[in-house]
Amino acid sequence: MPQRLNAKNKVQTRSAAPRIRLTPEERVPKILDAALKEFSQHGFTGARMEDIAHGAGLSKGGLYAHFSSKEAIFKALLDRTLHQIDWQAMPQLATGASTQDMVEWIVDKLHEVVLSPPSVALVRLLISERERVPKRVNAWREELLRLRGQELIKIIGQNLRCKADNVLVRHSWLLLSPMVHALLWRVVFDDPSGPDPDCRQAHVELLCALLDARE
Amino acid sequence: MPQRLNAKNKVQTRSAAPRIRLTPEERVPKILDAALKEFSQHGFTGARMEDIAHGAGLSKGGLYAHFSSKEAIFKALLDRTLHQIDWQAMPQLATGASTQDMVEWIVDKLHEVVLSPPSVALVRLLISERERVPKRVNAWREELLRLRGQELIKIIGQNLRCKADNVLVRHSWLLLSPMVHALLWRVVFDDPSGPDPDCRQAHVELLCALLDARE
Amino acid sequence: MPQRLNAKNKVQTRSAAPRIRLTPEERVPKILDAALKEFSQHGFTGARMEDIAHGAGLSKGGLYAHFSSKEAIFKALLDRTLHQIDWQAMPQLATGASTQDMVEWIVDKLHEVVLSPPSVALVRLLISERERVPKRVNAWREELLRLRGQELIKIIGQNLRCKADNVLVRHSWLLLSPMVHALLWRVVFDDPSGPDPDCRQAHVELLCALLDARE
Amino acid sequence: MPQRLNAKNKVQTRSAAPRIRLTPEERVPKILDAALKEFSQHGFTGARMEDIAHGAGLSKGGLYAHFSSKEAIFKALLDRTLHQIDWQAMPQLATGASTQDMVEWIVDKLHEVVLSPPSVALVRLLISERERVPKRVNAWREELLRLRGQELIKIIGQNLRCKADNVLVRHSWLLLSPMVHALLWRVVFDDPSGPDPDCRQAHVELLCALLDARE
DNA sequence: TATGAATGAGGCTTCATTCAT
DNA sequence: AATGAATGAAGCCTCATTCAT
Repeated sequence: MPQRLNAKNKVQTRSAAPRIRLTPEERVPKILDAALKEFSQHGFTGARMEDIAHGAGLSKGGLYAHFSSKEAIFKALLDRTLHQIDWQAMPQLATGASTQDMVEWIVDKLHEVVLSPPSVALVRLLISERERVPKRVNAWREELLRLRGQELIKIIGQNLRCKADNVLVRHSWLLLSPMVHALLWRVVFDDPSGPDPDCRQAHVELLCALLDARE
Repeated sequence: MPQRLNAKNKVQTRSAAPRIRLTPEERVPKILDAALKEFSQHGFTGARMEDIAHGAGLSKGGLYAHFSSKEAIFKALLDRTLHQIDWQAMPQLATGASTQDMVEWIVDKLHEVVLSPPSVALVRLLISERERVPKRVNAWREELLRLRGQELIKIIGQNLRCKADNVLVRHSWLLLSPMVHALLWRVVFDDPSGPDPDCRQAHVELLCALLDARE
Repeated sequence: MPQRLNAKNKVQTRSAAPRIRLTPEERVPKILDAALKEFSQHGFTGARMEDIAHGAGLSKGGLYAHFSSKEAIFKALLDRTLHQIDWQAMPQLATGASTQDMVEWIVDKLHEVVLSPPSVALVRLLISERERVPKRVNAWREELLRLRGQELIKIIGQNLRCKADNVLVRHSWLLLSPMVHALLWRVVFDDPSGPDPDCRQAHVELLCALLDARE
Repeated sequence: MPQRLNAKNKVQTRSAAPRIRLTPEERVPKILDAALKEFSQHGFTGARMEDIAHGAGLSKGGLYAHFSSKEAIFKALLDRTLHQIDWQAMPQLATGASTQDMVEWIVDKLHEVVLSPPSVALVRLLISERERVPKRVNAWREELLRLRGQELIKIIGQNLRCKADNVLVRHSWLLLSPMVHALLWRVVFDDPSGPDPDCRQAHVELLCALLDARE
């Protein structure tokens, strides 16, 4: 009569080679790395816990010792990747830096951070899962808004002699457009060269042309 | 944390009268419309045939009278949406159109097509499913490449008096950057106003500034 | 590169003999019957959807066309089984029914309903899952309270000549005790004979002894 | 609908200092206490080793230093709890104890043991897991049978002047019915007051009424 | 004796697809 | 052309158990 009483309490047959045991501090970054790869490639729904686990060097169930759900991994991943540019290292602008020098410094900084592979992967996630994580999407929007106006234009406007009615002042977001263009290119085409082998240089030239222009 | 965003955790009770019977010519567009909405919102894997069907006014099984699979709907959708800009209507450029006029005409055309809601939805799909449909992704890349240089720069270069070493000539992709910027903004933030309430105007101003600039 | 794109959209290999197709009106009772068997035998957690499905003649997934979850089946089951005794058919009490006759009628009614196999199964469920379905537990408590006092004692008190200070009047729940005793016996021991091959008779005798007693 | 009632959907962060180290003699009772609580609340399958461990003040793995499996804990628990009433302390029956006094002594003893919280918890277990531990169920049945006839009726029949055809003699199990009624009440409703704030008193009155009754 | 990361089987649920009606 | 019950393959997650520390 008592059928299947031990159905779910069966004795396990130890088989596979036991994997290495790590502390959470060591394992969590591995998990997030693997998660970035899978989520970025397949999106949230398409990524499989099994693959993330395998990529992180443990078993499916093992993930749950560190994260309570797929969603939790996803959010932790976004939180880890969503960063801000640190403008603190702004160089000696007061001294007679040329327009060219300053623009180069700024563009380098932007490209370095925003066009990095993790950033590109992040943007893919924000796009394909924007309804799942509206808060992070908003955080990124704030980041972009902040990038455009706060630092850059202030610096440019205060330190250079460009006219107040410069198109970059009226529409500060244009400052970022070449970088955003390159970003989308990488996001879609997975092509590290971007729309131009040297987009950084093009970006610099564009800004210089606009800033030097006597309108 | 919802397993699915708009979870429909119900079992529908015997309800509606059989839905209207349409010819394929009438039904297919409805299906593709619904599919665009669902795929764009949830990605390929995340979209559900049930939802597409419901959006198209029929039942799950009914879809299969028109398409053999989810994949088939997806491909048909991309085929329908992936279009090219028709430059044929290029106005009287030979006559003495001003830089301003010509740039406005070009920018209008670009924004109208590339920033239209279906185009934005399409880009989302290309991003989240770029590995599933590499051919379509490449087709879109070609489109972008074609947009940037072919027509526009030729026109500009040949018809206007801007110098050959203009930054726009050296890096023709910059022509499109403000539009691409606006595109990404809409793709991510679903925000029709874009990074600027009047990005079209900013784009025009940027191009004029560059074309008029005496370097 | 695109590994496993169709992982979850694989083409099915039709194999097993297709099962019969029924309307919900036909299938739902089968499901609840199977569910009663499984839940009663294994409890909520221990019962398996697979077994319920098999018992109802369809596949695991097929259940979800009729119920949204295991929980939903469980609740529907309780709702179907949680009944009340219909006292409407109360016989001719006004006429000179003997104590014996009336008590027999009442005890028959109680035993018939409360000691029926489905009722026994229900009580098992209420016990093992009382924290999962507190509302149904309360509903059953109300039922028991109603049984004890409302009808029975009123009838007895008004129609018979027993003294007002009879122990059954002071503690009306004792009326039900032999039946409850038999119920627990069946619930625990699955023994249809109960604590006594003829518990009904014993119950009748007890009540008669108490009602006829001249204290 | 919670998948589990008291879901603990968290991943505990590196926290507490290692717990206290106890000898088995100290730890085992704690484990069984915790196990009683969990098993009684969730049934065998539903109870979690993690919760038992936590309730006993150690970690999941620690349990296995004391018990080889969940099943072993369950069995040990039943063995500890399944007890018998000790009638040895039967008072001076030879002397002229009144019916009332004797019945009160007996009912007290019954209620004290059978309606104690651990006993109630045990009965829950026997009900929800009766197929898992048929031997213990039988042991309890024997206990109930023994309770009903052996001691009590013998005492009553031999020491009191009640007629041989008393309903309690013919159906000795009725002796226990009010107590069983109260037991089921507590088992199902977790309500320490039982079907009556003073079921003990009602039980006494019932027995007295029956024993004193001149039929 | 105790910890907690890790395993792996198994259960619930989802959903693309089929097919009798 | 359309319905919706049914299938069956996966995927997420749980949890008894193990074991290095």
